[in-house]
Amino acid sequence: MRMNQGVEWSVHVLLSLAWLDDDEPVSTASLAASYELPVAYLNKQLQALVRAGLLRSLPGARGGFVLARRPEDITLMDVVAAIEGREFAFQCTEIRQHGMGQEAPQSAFRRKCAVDSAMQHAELQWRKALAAKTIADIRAEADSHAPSAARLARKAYGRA
Amino acid sequence: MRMNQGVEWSVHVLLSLAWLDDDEPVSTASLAASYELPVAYLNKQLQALVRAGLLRSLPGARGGFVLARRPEDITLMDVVAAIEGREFAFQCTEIRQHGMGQEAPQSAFRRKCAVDSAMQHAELQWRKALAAKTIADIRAEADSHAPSAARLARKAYGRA
DNA sequence: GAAGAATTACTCGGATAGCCGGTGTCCGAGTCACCTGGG
DNA sequence: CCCAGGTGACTCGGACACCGGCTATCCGAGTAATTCTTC
Repeated sequence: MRMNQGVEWSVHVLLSLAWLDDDEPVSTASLAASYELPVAYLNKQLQALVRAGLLRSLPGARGGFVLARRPEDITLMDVVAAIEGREFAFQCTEIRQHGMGQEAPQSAFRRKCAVDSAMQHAELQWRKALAAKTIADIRAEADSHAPSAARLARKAYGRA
Repeated sequence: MRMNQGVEWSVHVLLSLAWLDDDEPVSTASLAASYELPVAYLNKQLQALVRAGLLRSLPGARGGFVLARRPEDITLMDVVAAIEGREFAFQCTEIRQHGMGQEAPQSAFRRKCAVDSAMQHAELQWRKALAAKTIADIRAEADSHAPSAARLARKAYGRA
């Protein structure tokens, strides 16, 4: 159960765009170069972020991607949902109703499967923590430990 | 990022074995039949549970699997770790150090990557919830809502 | 010199292969239970 | 009737194919900037 590589890339890209305080777009090529990532595949991930409403894409020459919301309004949960989807990792297939379960009265299945409930509860704790962390939070943490990051980002994307 | 099907199967199997209060082994064929699962593949998952120390296998005729610990001492975290492994879903590849990161001073990377920290914190919340739930807990919940489950399990595995 | 249209170059976007891990299956080694024969 | 040996059948365990999704790539549609021509 490994998470998609695209999640890590996406968070770092959003972080980079947050460091630029302007609204000028940044091309996929620039973003890929700044992290040494495959250009075309990164583009695919960015498209997912656009579909999820986290980024806005500007076509044409001098086009690229811009943040669609403020960094304070983008949570890690949003990013994970954009790349991995909104479905739960644990998918209950109701095997309790198969085999010997067929002999049980239907009333036994009125309540949700206890296994599914426990798994879902745990996963909700995970999502809760993800939803509590925003891109702005991470930017603040990184700034306090490595103040040069913002300057490097602006330089890498051709900002004066 | 979908969790292995084997996790659901394993929890239900452990639950079934918990309902039998004796130490007589149950064969893979019986377990598979009671949930309508593919025999050979279920056996593969059970082997993982044996390696993780959750089950004990008894070879030979009239052999099978028995719980290696009390249901109170088997957590959902143990089951997930046995099937999925103990590695974190989010794997930081330190892309912050690639590309433009190479121009940053080494001191900027003394602290752990803020993205990784946030992801790991969230995942720990998830694991914490999994570790807090035992097979005995789930059995108790199921018993309170569907008292016939234990009887059905004993019947399916040839108990008087 | 200014305006407008055609051209150009650059961008995103979706459609197209490759590869790894989960899914599913099979057969062999090993062990216990049972049966048989003898004492 | 009791016991020992051999046989048999059943079990787990690991080795072998199959498939879906993530990974990676390419090329085309579309747009903005640029350039050239004309007034």
